[in-house]
Amino acid sequence: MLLAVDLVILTLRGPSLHVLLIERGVEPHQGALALPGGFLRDLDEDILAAAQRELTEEAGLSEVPHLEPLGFYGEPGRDPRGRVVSAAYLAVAPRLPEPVAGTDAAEAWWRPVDDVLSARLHLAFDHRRMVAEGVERARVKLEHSALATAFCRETFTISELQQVYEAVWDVRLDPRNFYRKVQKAEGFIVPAGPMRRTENGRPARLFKAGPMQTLYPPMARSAQ
Amino acid sequence: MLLAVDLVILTLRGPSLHVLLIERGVEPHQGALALPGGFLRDLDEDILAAAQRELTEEAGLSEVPHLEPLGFYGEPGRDPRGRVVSAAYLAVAPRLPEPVAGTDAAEAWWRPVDDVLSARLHLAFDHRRMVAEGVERARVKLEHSALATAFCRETFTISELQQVYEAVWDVRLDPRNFYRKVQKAEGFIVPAGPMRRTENGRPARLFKAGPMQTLYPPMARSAQ
DNA sequence: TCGACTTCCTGTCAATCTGACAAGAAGCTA
DNA sequence: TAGCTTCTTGTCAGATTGACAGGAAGTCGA
Repeated sequence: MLLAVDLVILTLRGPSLHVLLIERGVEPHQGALALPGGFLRDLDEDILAAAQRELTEEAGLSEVPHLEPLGFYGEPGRDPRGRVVSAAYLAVAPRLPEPVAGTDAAEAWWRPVDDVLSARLHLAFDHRRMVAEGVERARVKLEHSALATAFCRETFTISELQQVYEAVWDVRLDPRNFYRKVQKAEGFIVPAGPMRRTENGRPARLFKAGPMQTLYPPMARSAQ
Repeated sequence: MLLAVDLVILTLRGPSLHVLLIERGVEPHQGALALPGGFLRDLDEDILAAAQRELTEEAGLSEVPHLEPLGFYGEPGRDPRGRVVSAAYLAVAPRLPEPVAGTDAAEAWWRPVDDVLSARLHLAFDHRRMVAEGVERARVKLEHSALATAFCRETFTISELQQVYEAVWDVRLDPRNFYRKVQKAEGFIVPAGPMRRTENGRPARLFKAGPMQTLYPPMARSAQ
């Protein structure tokens, strides 16, 4: 039996959630879009280590602030070489200045998650299901964990953090109420120096991720 | 490479959370306590099907209301026969009238989760970590999903449902406030006929699981 | 220099929700 | 019938939420 590792790597580009896809260079499904991933290099390679290796080789990302197991997928009949089982990992990358390029087998692009979920983009294997479950995991974890900070760079403004929630949940939030909630959740974010960054309007204070991983009170996703 | 399936089966016994453990009949770790599980029967067996087979054969449970993938565990050097990867599943069983017995390789017992987590009971392989992650998953899902009903029989009283939350979260809740919250979460529970069951005090109304899988408003685990 | 515009942030207020508790309802047992 | 148990409906003050006003602090263009 063969064990593969596949990565659902989420990030923000502009106002919307994106996932990293590659064009497969080999059969099966050559030329189709797929998640970055591959077989374990050798029998003794650790699964988590393999995930990190794929992150570097195929996605060109050296270090992401969040990497967690997502599930496993049988994919019977995936490959003529035999039974293949995929271990899927969810990774969250901060906003990147440049599109990911110059990677392993083929090119890698950030693609809107909506295009994948609505089937406007067809993905190889059962990778669309992996994306769906990765996004759902992110949506749930945003409520009661500090996952949102993984989408941001080391320091960030509160409105940048708000964009994360708006993109992942696909809702519009009131900035003023968002301020209050985020600041009240103890240990979620802490001020990062008196510096400020400039953009267009009034400069904003900078924060960084706090020590607390579970949020209390949680960020409630309202009924709407 | 070999693929195994392991099951973290949780249930309520008395007032506390229990997990099903077996005594291993074969090496390695013969005689030690472990989670029920085993290797895939053949190369084409579906992973989920294997989990359900183990549920029947090793745990003597025909049907559980909840079964979901938990994670995968590399366990390098687990077995002399080669590299083994375990796919762990979380299962939730309703209260059972009798202790599980007469199962596969050896005997199966319900053991208090606390004894496992506090290391009073030693488990083979990295099964203690699987239990810990299964319990943590259950704790989180209780907040915003209808998982709690999976711990109950088909019909149940509100106070039985409360016992689930108290056991899994290890907190004490006010029954009157619990009534209010549970009834307000739309689609969580629905009345199951005008029947009542008798116990000790005033008879209670019976409910069954409602159609809604995600709770709004969620059952907030307070700070305490 | 002076608006006009942008975004950031503090504050207010009514509606709702929460936690703590009182008290009645409906069974059992003695 | 009294006393016990558990279930269920209410009440009430304090906390939280959602909607919104308005000032603060920058940039840009004339």
